[in-house]
Amino acid sequence: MLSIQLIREHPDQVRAAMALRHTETPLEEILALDEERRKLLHEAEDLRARRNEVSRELGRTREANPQAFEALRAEMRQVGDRIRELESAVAQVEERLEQLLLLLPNLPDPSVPEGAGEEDNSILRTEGEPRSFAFTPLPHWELGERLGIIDFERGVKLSGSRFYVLKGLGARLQRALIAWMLDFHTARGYTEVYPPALVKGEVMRGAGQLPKFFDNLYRDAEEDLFLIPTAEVPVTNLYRDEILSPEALPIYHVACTPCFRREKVSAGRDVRGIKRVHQFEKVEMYKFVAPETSGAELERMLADAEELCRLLEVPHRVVQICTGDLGFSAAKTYDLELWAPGCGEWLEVSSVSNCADFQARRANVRFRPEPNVRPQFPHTLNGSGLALPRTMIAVLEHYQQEDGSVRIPPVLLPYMGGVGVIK
RNA sequence: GGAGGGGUGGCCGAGCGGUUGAUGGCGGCGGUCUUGAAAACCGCAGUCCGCCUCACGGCGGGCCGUGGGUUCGAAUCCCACCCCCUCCGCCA
Repeated sequence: MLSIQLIREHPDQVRAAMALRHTETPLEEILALDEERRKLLHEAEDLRARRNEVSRELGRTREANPQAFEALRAEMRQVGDRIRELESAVAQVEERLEQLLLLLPNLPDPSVPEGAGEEDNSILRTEGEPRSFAFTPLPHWELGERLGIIDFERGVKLSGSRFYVLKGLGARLQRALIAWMLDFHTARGYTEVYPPALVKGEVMRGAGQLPKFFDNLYRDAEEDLFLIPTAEVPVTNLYRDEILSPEALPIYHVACTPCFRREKVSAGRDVRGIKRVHQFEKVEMYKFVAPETSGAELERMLADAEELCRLLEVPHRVVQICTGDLGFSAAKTYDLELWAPGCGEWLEVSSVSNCADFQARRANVRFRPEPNVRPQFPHTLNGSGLALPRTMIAVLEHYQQEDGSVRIPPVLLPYMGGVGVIK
């Protein structure tokens, strides 16, 4: 959420930022509602001040002067009615204002290149040579099926399309990847957390999923809980409504959770394999940091994610997301892609973003920079480190051998219980 | 699921419907004292919104689990909901 003060004081700046995102925003209505709200509030508060004053007086003169008491009481009854009217008017205006504010995306960071959409993203660097094959590399859905480690049919039998079952060394490989990545991040200072995968609506709102992306979320209507689409959602809200002490920041967390996505908008796309599924595991990094450090923290988080790609020894590249392709909550984002030779594409395995104070404001997470000063919003950052199915795809396809077997990346060997090859 | 108890400021804990943002204690911060520390003493300290000020700050309003209601006035009375604790039952 953007600060209403910012919108009020620098509407042109906000308008320009939204234009960079190619987003239509009802700024005029927001400004008008803000004006209206303050006008109504002013009147209501004046009346309340008057009522407070008189009520105190009444307590004292009730018995001393009955006539005066009755007259004032009658007047105050009317004042009370008027206050109630104003209060309900304020509530209405605020509700509408909040609705609009919650739909405004974050402001792009000034360092983000301009662009209309995905086609204007730029590749910052590519590391590692795509492996050359003496045979035609197979896509992971064929490898997985032949090796008996991914069972698509039974996944569909259980839950429908875009569901799958990992079996034997397939399940083991995923578990090895998760354990290795969690160990890696915790060794680099991230504290592991295991949050709920079902959260309240207000938690979704705090992370920016609601109200805009309602359609992409699974929901338990009876309990009014939502299944998380990423660990970013609960972790953003861990310190919801709290004021963190001066020495608390920076906070680094890492969490592995299941992620649930309805993929309504991508219906029909990537239906083969496990590239785009309704349920998957993801290891997620998350930071709460002092505002002035978030730029550098973003680069470090990207480095953390990138190091995983290097250690896996699979070619990767870093994509700079342009203003028109930024996610709703993000001010600046890098994507990380692994090369999958079987399906012949770069797969987004990580998205690393600085959300500035956008999520902190929505979730009302604050910190006190030093004792006895006004609390302020920290900046939050999130980044996958990494998403499991796509990392599995890249590993399986990159490490495949002519006989259809798959080597285990060296870095994972300690996690595979002595298995070096899946065959 | 049933029965009972409870939710007040960072923590503990008071609060006849009317100067109570809220007694007291602990913790925190600043000071006095001390070579230093402790102890003792003095003082300061919540948060949100709005307005005024370049700013330091000032003024007004809201906030005693949440939301309604009664009243001139509610932390205090009424209703609903949420959460926590204890016991019983049930399932692991």
